[in-house]
Amino acid sequence: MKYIEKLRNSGLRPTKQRLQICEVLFNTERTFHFTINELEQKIKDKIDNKISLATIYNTVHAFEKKGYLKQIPVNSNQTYFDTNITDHHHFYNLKDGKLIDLENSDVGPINIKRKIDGKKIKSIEVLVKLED
Amino acid sequence: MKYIEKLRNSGLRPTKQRLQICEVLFNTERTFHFTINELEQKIKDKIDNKISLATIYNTVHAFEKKGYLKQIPVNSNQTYFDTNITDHHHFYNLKDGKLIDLENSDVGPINIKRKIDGKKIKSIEVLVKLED
DNA sequence: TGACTAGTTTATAATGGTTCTAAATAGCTG
DNA sequence: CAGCTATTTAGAACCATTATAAACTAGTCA
Ligand SMILES: [Mn+2]
Ligand SMILES: [Mn+2]
Ligand SMILES: [Zn+2]
Ligand SMILES: [Zn+2]
Repeated sequence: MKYIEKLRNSGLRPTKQRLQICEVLFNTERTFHFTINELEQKIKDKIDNKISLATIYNTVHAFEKKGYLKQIPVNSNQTYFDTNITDHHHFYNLKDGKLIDLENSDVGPINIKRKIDGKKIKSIEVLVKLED
Repeated sequence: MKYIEKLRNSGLRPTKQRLQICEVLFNTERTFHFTINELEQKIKDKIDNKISLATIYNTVHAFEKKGYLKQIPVNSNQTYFDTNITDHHHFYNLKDGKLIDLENSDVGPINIKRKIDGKKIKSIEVLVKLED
C-alpha cells in the first residue's frame, strides 16, 4: 500500500488503523478541514471495523507532529485540522463554522516588519472572518 | 465614576462587579491580553471582595458582545481576550503562550482578492507563531 | 517459526475550561 | 418603598480532550 512506507519513514508503525485513517485523510481528490468529531464520522462511514476515539486523537496528533496535518487557529470549542499543509490562509464562516482555503495568491505577500529577538517565525496565518 | 455611563449607554447595569472588572480591564496604562484564569487572578489581586467565576465569564462575554473586548483566535485550550480593540495582529509565542501586539504598520496592508458571495468580511487577523 | 520487546490500540476514567441552573440579591422606575 | 427585571452566585452539568493501564501487534532476531 502507498502509505506503509510513508509511515515507516516517519518512525510510525503502519498499523491497520493508521493506514485506514490515511485513506480517509489523504486518499482524496481535494484537501479538507475537519474536527475530530467530523473525522470520527467520516471514518465510521468509510470503514467497517471500529477505530476507537482515543486512536483517532492519537493518530491525528502523531500526523500533526510529523507535519502531515496542520492545526488551524480559530475560536471554537473544537480544534480544526487541515489536510492542506501548504502555506495558505482561511476564510472562517461564522454562521456555520466552516473554513474555506485562501491561497497565498488570494492574499498579498505578508511582510512582518517587526522582529522579536531570540525568536524565529514559524508560521504566518491569516484568518478572515465572514458574516452575512 | 467613569465607567457608569459607559455601561448604562450599552444597556448594562453598572453593578459593583462590572465596575470593578472595568477598573481591572480598562483603567490601565496599556492594553493587554488575558485568559479568564489570568483575569480571575488579576481581580483577586486588585479587589477585596470576591467576584464569582460565573460573573467573570458573564461580564467578559457581555463586554465582548458590546465590542469592549475582542477574542483572539489561537490554538489553546483556553480562550484569549484582548483589551486592545483596534484592528491589529499578533505574535504568538508558542513557548509560553503569550501574545504580542503587531500593529497594522508592522504588517503590510492586507488585501483579500477573493470574494465569497453573500458574505461580508468582518475581520482580518494575522497570527504569527514564534519559536526559538 | 516462536519468543521478546517496544509501540499501539482500546475502553474507560479523569481533567478542566466553559456553560447552565435556579435561587438570592441588587439596580431601576414609579 | 413596591414591584419588576437584570444580575450575581455556588454549584452542577457539559463536553472536548487527555490520561490510564491492560490487551494486542508489528518488527526483530534466534
Ligand atoms: Mn475536535
Ligand atoms: Mn480562559
Ligand atoms: Zn486550509
Ligand atoms: Zn492584541
